[in-house]
Amino acid sequence: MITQKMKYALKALLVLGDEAAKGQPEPLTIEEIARRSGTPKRFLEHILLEVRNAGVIASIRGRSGGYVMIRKPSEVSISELLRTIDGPIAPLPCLSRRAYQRCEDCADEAACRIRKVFAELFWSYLVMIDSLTLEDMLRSGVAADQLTGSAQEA
Amino acid sequence: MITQKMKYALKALLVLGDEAAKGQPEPLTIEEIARRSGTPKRFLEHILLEVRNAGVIASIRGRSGGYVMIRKPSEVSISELLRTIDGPIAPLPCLSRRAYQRCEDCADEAACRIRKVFAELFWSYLVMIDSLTLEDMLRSGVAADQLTGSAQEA
DNA sequence: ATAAAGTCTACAATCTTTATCGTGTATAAG
DNA sequence: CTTATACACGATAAAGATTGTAGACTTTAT
Repeated sequence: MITQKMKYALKALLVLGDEAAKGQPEPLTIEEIARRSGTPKRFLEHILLEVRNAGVIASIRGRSGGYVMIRKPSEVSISELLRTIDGPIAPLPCLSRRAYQRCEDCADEAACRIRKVFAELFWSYLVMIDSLTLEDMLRSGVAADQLTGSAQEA
Repeated sequence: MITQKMKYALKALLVLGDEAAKGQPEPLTIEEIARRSGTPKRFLEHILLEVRNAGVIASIRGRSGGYVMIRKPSEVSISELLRTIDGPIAPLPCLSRRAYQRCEDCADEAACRIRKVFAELFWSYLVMIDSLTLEDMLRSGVAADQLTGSAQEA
């Protein structure tokens, strides 16, 4: 299960992505993003910070500030975002490459049968999720108009 | 990430599976399983109960009691075990078929772009993990002798 | 009987998740 | 140069999940 936080991050990026698609470089305030995406404003603050630190969006401070996309949606990796927001994707700490950790109770990693089986599964999974981008998400919109499914948009 | 509990469940099943492979129907006590798999005995109690309720192993009470496999390893699904021990596998509650739950903040499920993208990913993932069985794990053992990688076996 | 083994219910420490609040800092407008 | 507006950052906290432990009870072979 992805966390609520990750869902909020995705909804926020959908809002910013849709906005960018209109061709207007106007930054959106946290308030506005919260309203459009239906996420708690004060919580969203922290989330947007993390997304910004990941280099996906930029923040503009001061009076007419806000947030804007600074990467093409096709170059925003969903798996990268997942790692940023929810942490490692790997089913076992010893299978994560960016957040590798030895299992404390494991004497011989190479011989671990649990690791071996999950490794195969994980590599295949990685291939799939690594190819997923924000653009895929933006484009999966329904004909009528772009929805996230969030109640606030109704 | 799978939980520690799931790791313990798998280690216990590897122990019971290896034992069954020897052709001896002798039940193993919790104590013995805990020793061989390197899991906390009192915690393992609860785990084995759940695995038993899932119909994978049987318990024998009384003096020379213990636990034995009652299913062929090739018929013990890893994904089923994951659901039993760790709960739903789906990335979103609205994508789980056995534990379906509407996202409270979602007005139109069919239009949700997050759901749509994760659904595709999830179906592909399901195909892979649903085909995984305990037998795959038992057979991925190293030549020398069957190891789980747990320190206690060294 | 009694010892050995599983069963069941409660409890609790620790960590993670999901926020909220207060205060500080930057900046555009007037 | 003051002020309103908006992001930045750290602290705190409630609720739930995870990872166990403890004690009392039941079953059964000897």
